[in-house]
Parts: sequence; C-alpha cells; structure tokens
Amino acid sequence: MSSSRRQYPFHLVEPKWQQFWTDRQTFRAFNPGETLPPEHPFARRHQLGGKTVSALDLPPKFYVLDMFPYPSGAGLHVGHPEGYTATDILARYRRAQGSHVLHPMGWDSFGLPAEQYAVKTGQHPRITTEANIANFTRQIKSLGFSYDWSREVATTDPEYFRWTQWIFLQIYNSWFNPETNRAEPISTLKYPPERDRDPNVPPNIHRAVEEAKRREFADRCRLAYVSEAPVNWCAELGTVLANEEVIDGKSEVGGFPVIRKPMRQWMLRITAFAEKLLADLDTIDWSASLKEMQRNWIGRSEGAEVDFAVAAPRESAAEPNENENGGALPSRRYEGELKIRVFTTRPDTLFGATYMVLAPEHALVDEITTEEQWQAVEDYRAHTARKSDLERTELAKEKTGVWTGAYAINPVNGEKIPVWIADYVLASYGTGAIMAVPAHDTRDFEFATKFNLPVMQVVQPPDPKMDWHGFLDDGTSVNSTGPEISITGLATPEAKKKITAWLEEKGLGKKTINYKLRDWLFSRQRYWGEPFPIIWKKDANGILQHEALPESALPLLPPALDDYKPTPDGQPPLARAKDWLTLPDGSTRETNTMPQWAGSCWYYLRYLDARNKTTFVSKDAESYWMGSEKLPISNSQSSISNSPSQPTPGVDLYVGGTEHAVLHLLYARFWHKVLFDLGHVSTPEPFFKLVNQGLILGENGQKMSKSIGNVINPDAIVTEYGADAFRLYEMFMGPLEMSKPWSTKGVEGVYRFLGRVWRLFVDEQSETEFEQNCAAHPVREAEFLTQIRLNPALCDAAPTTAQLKTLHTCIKKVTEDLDGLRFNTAISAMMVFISEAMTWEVKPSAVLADFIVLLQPFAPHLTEELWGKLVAHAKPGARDPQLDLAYQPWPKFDPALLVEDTIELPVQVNGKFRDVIRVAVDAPAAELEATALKAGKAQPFLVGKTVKKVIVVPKRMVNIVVA
RNA sequence: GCGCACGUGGCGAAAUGGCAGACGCGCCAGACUUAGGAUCUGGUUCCGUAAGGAGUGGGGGUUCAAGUCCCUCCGUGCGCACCA
Repeated sequence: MSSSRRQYPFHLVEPKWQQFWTDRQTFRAFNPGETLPPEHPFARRHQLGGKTVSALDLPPKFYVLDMFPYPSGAGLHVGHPEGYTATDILARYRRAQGSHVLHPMGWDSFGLPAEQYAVKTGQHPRITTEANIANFTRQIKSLGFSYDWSREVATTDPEYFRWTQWIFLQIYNSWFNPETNRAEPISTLKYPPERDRDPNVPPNIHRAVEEAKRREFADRCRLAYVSEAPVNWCAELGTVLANEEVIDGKSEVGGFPVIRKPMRQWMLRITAFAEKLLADLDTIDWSASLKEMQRNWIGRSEGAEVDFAVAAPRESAAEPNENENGGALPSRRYEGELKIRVFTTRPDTLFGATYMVLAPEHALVDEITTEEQWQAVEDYRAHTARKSDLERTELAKEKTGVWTGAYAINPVNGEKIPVWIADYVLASYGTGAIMAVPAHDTRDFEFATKFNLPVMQVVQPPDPKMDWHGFLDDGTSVNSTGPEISITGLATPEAKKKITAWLEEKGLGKKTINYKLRDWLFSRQRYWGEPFPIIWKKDANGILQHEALPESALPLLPPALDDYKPTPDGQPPLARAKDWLTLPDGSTRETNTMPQWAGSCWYYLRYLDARNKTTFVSKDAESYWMGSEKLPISNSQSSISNSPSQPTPGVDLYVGGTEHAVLHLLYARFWHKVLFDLGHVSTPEPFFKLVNQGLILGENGQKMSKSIGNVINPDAIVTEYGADAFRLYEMFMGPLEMSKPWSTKGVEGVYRFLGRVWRLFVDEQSETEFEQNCAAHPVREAEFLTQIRLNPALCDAAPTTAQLKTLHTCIKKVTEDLDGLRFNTAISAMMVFISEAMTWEVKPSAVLADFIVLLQPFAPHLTEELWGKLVAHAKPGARDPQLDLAYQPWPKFDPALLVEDTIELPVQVNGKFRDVIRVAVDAPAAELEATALKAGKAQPFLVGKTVKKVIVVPKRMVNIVVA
C-alpha cells in the first residue's frame, strides 16, 4: 500500500521540530507577574527578556480555545484535528502578528466508558483514563500543534476537581435575588414575610412553605438544591440524566430508553438565569443557527396566566347542602374558591375557550373529579403513568383524555365549560393546565373533534376567504364581547393588551413569561465523577439535612472500590464504601456524583492559571486573559477582530462540534454567569466568538462509523503523508463549518504541493546524495538531513517587480482569508504562488522568506526545516535570522504593488459577455465607452442595432444596451 | 408539523450584484525515463468540426447586469417536537 517515494523526509523533519519546540518551550504563554526567560523567542520578539511583566507590559492577548476531548479508548478521530488545526493556524498567525497567544489543551476525562470498563474488569477507571490520555497526547503531539502544555489540565486530577467542587459550593451557597437580578451569597437572603414567600412555589406545596423553617427556606432558594420529583431515569446506564441529555425519550449516549421516575436529586437553578442566558446571546459572536438552538431550548414565551373558578359540583352552587352529601369523594371542601390557573400566549382567544384540560398529574384533579367520573379518571391516570416519555410522544397522533365531571367558569363571559384531563397537556410546562381554544389551536381542535366539544370562532383571518378553523396567526377578534369586557374588532396585539390589562385589574390574571428551560438535574449515580462536597446530618427532629463540607476538606476524593456496580438495593456505587460513607459523628456522605459537564463548565478558566494552588484562577491572570474591558459587538456578523490590538472579552475564539449546542455551551454560560455575579470572573460571557466545525464524513459520504468500516485513522495518514500534509488537507477540504467527505486522494494533492515547496528550496543533487546515504545507513538518517543544501537558484538577488507582485498578492489573500477563517482559499493562494515561483530562474531569498512565514501556520514542520536552511545559507531579507520562525513578524502587503497600470475589462452587450478590452486603470468613462464600442468580438452583436444606452462601471465592466 | 441552514462540473469546492467553475482530486495528451503509482508541461462544464449556443435544483420576479437579491415549489442536512 505504501506509495513509492516520499515527497520529502517529513518522517525526520517532523519529530525533529516537535522536539525542538518542547525543549525550547516555544509556545509557552506568560502570566502577569512572571519573569520572562531572556532567551525565549516571545521575550526576544517583544523585548521583555528578563523582565517581570505586568499586564501592561504584555502585548494584547489572544485566547484561542479548542473543546477539550474525552480521551476515549478509540483514540483520536479525524474530526478532532479539524478544529485543532484551525485554532492552531490562528494561534500561529496571531503570534506572528504580535499577539500574546493562549492556546491550551486538556482532558475531559471523567466519563462513562472508563467506568463501564471498570465494572466489567475491575480495573480502576483512573488506570484506563491515564492510558487513554497518554495515547491522545502522543497523537495530538504528533500533529505539531502549538499548545502551551505547561497549562494542561485533566478534569479527573484531584488538583483540578478540587476547584470543580469549590465552584459547586459557591453555587450551593448562593441564591438568585430577583431584585438585583443576580446571584448573591445565601447570607443576603432574608426570611420573607409570610405574604410574599417564594412566588415560584406552586400553590399545591404552599402549605409546606408555610411550615418551613428558616433553614428550609434557604435550602429552597439555593442555586443548588435537592428535589424529589420525576426525573429521567435510564436503567441501561444506571443513572438519571438531564433533560438536555434525553433525545426523543432515549439517552443521548447509547440511545437507551429513558423513563420518568420520582427520585431525590440535586438540581441547579439554571432557570433563574433564563432571561440573561437569552438576552446575552445578542452580545456574542456565535453562528445564527447555534444561537437559535439556545433560544429554542430556553423557549421564552410571553403570555398571561388566567384563573378560572371551578364551578360548584353538581348542578348549581346555589344549593350548598349538596356539598355536604358528597362525602364519598376524597375532597369536597370548596365553595367556588378553587381556581384553575392556566398559562396562555393568546389571552385574546379567551372567549373561544370551550373547555379546559389539566395534566393527569395536576394536583387539582383529585379535588374536582366527580363521583361518576372517579373510576374513569383513575384508570386514565394509571394508564398514562405507565407510559414512558417515548410512548407518550410516539402516540401523540391520537389524542386521549377523560372528563373529570367538573366545570369551570370562563371569567370573561361566565360560561360553564367542562374540565378534562389529557396527557397532551404537560405537567411540567406553564401551570400544567390549559384553556382549550379549539378554533385556533391545532391540538385543541383535534381533541375537540374527537370528543365532540364545541368549536367557537374568535379570531377572523385577515383574508376573509381563509378558513378560520385552525387559524393560528394574528387577525381580528370576533365574538369576543362579554358583560364587562369586549375586544371584538381589535387586532390581535391590541386585543391581547386590552384583555390582559382587564384581567390584571380584576385580579383574574396577569402578564407572565414562561420558559421551556428546566432546572438542571445535576447528580448522577456513578463512580467516576466528582463526589459532592456534601454530607447529610439528622437535625433535632430526626430529619436528614444536607450540609456543605468546608473548603479545607477539598478535594474530596472518591473512595477505593473493588466493585463499581450500584449496590444491590440500587444505591450509587459510592454507597459500597462503608468506611468512606459514614463519618465519625454519624453523618453520611452524599453518594451521587456530578455529571461529566461539571468539569467542562469551567476548564477554560483553569487554563489561565493552571497550577495555582490557592485559588481556581488568580484575579490578575483572569482579568488579563479574559480581557475585562467590554467591547460592544457590532451588529454585523463580524469575523474576529482584524487588529491584534483589539482584544475581545472572554475567549476570543472557541472552536468545536455542534453537538454541545444546548449542553456544554449552555451549562458553561450558566456557571460563568454565577461566577460573574459573585465577583470571581470579570466578563458576563465566557466565549466571545464561537465556530462549529463541520462533520468529516467517510469517503462514501456517510458518517464515519466502525460498523460501516469507513473510519479514517489519523495515525495512518500521518505515517503515510506526514502531519503537515494531514493538517493542510483538513483545512483544504472546504469551509471549516461545512460537513464534507474525506478523500485520501485529496491528501495526496496537498502532499504533492508540500513536495513542490520542498523542491523549490532544496538542491536536487544534495537530496539525491542524502537519499543514497540514508539507504546505506538507515540509522543515521536524521544526521544526514543537514547535508541537504539550499537550492542555488535561491540567492540574495533583488526581487523583480513581478516577483514582488506575486508575493504581495499572496500575502494579501492569505492574510484576509485567515481573518475570515477561510483556510481553504488561503491554501489555494499559496499553491498559486508556488506554481509561479517554480518558473523563476532566480529566486530571491527575501521573497521566499516571506512566503515561509505565510506557510508556517499551516505546515509548521516543513517551514521550520526550510527556514533553518534559508537563514544558514542566504539572507532572509530584512528579517532577524536569530528569531525563531514561530515569532517572525507576519508580512504586510504593500497595496501600491498590487495596483496595475492597465486592466482588462469585460464588455457585455445586453448583459451578455462578448469581449475584453485592455484599458488604463484610471481611464475616464467616456474613453471606456468608446473603446468598448470598438471591441472586436462585440461588433457582430452591434451591427444593425441602435445603441440605446451604455453602462460604464469604472474598473469593473462596460455593458452596451442595444435594441 | 415548526424553525434554521444548504442545493454550482465526474468529485471536494471558488466567485464585494459585473468574464461562473479559482485551487485541488480524477481523467486525457505530451515531455523526461529501462520503467512510472515519481516529476514537469498542456487540456478537461455540456452541445457543436467551428462560428456559436446552453448552463449554478424547478418556475416566476427585481435589475443595464442574478450562482449571488425577492417570491414560490422541489430536494438534502441539522435542530426542536403535544411547550398551550
């Protein structure tokens, strides 16, 4: 399979320079307060050698970040290096431009596969994880990325997760103050007067609030709290999952069924940040589709809550004695004071509400169901409770439900309307109850049709011919006049306003904003995750209460286990460690662990100060690298700032896959906002610009997978073609954000290009000798490398104007394309340059030195080798031959060189291209017109015609309009 | 069903509203070679010997001029999915 002859000895060149970079710490970044080694190229470039630097001494920062990988046993996938190469090129480019670049890498190393392997084999997940990290490190290093490895982090490192646990404690010890609209320490929380205690608590548990002690009230307000509620339980994975991890009723990982099951779990109050998470999307430079995904997930909708009084049971509330006879029912205490609260985005359709529906789990169902309907309601509830979420969605086509026997009063017109229960109404959204307006809601219409409920038009479509049945958009209210309020004749927005104002005035309802976002289920029944720094203690009443461990107890390590399975009675694996579990005072440890997202929520902050032993990140490092001064975002979809002197707040560029759109990227923003509110970080958003790389498909255009057998192994490509060719190909395939199929033939194309670059620079004769020597003494290959001489055509000769033009065209294109992240077209510009330069008999070294600097970010190994030969044997123009290639200043193009004296202009006749004319670049319009009218190939289309008009766009084209 | 992207040669793709197909793959021809799966040179959207004509998913529109802007239909991908 191996191709005949190497284009160039990359197998020697690449390890050589990787070793050089490691030895020299070439890509180390420095924090304020550090003393710069005099010999370091960064210090040399910026004249900071030996100096103890402050943030003011350092050049502008550029923080370019990759989504750190989970180090799986399968090793690196070709998708990983796609993003890594893009960020590495940018890192190297900005370094050359003079920025102080932070480009780190680490490991998201907690995770299920290592734990599952431990369950099977008994091998500790740490062993598996370390082996996988070692393999990933080898693979990533073989690609020559310019990471600052001194800042490497692993989420499984106790010195790392110490701070993950610490941040959890900050969250635990905070609450969201609606008055200041931010997170605050729990100490600022005041026990409220009874009247206005926690309006977020649904009415049905209000009693519990009334009885709550101060402590319980605090626990209820914490941003990390314990909840006993139905959660997503995945039996196959043996753990609960967050809403974001459940797709179509199946687990995101593995696709196993997920059921709803009530369990006591830790939750994080992300819903308190819903509005900020939504609004601040406008301040960051992310793709429109990604922002849209987050917006949809947060799911803000504006509307109104409306109270419907429940009609007294039986025929009439006027016969109070009836109530006392209803003893067979579980609860008949009400005298019309019972209310059903609904949420609607269309209060203007209130007159069209012809029935109501409660979720089967709704607390009022027990109270309002009549004796006659009791059995039917019970059966229905039992039936829906058995259904998994998956079944509930799959069976969505056919609506089901039963009547409770009760009626409610429509507050706008006093109509008595029946109250049903149906599983198309979700307990977890809004108030768990709806008013049904079958005329203007698809689901209500289906339900009304099936159960023969009345349908009443209340909105007239703008087009009178349009059928009003199922008309959902804005129109004009009709049939909407009651005894006290009328909105008939009003357009939908006005109707909404008027009726909402009336409801508020009457105390019947109020304007409300609802979110689809739910609180984040934060605990998992696993071994291989961060243990919660929480213990449980019995209080005076014998009730278990949770309590935070002191910071001095961190890091809290997981116990050693022989068996990583859950306990036989279904407790998480940590419960097996009896010694660990119980403390001397009898209190017990929390046995759940944090989800994998915990570590990835803040790793980008740890990179800033990765070895700090006293805090998660020092203030100086944080404010320098995150760039505290806030810049207003321009409303255009700007690319990253073109000027290195303009740092952006937060991470300047974050590149990763789209699979984290509503997981990691939402969670990390949430944690960051809490840390911001508490004063631990200086920017409200973590990631200023974010780019999603597209998927790399197999050669057959299908998604790479083991079962299809179309997986490309990066190691094999690097062995065959070298890291530079691999990097170059991944960037040449197409736009970064697009998904595109792999083509090994395409790798050969860029590999040939690198070979041409090599042959342009080196002496053919000396290379032949090198190959002969290598063949004779394979073990000494590396030392023969220095025998390869520079191509004699490469010399100190002054460049011609044409050569400078070729160079500067290339500089311009590559620079502009890198600013716009258009790597593929930047590479094609360099290919054009090389094709041209190959034809030069005399190759001025100054021109080629600039080209080397352009190519360096893309193919760093090859260019280092050629740069070494160039500076050793020729003058690299005005460049400092002592300065490392990685820090050589990026060349600037001279616009004056790119101006042509004469240009070719297309001539069109009636918009069709016919000929080109060569004219002076600044020729006046009249001259262009005259020349165009004489253009030879245009003549056949002009004879016998009248010229009606001539459009002249100087420097662009001439269009002759004839009739 | 709703939302968001995207449809250009045999393939990956280029094209501030102004010469469609840069660059690369593949293919064809030539040069150098004992040889070529190395390298170099030329060609390569389709129809046509040519002049020329057609052409960026289909249809319509705006414009002197549309791959690009607008409308509509079709197709592909992604996201959400009974969210009231």
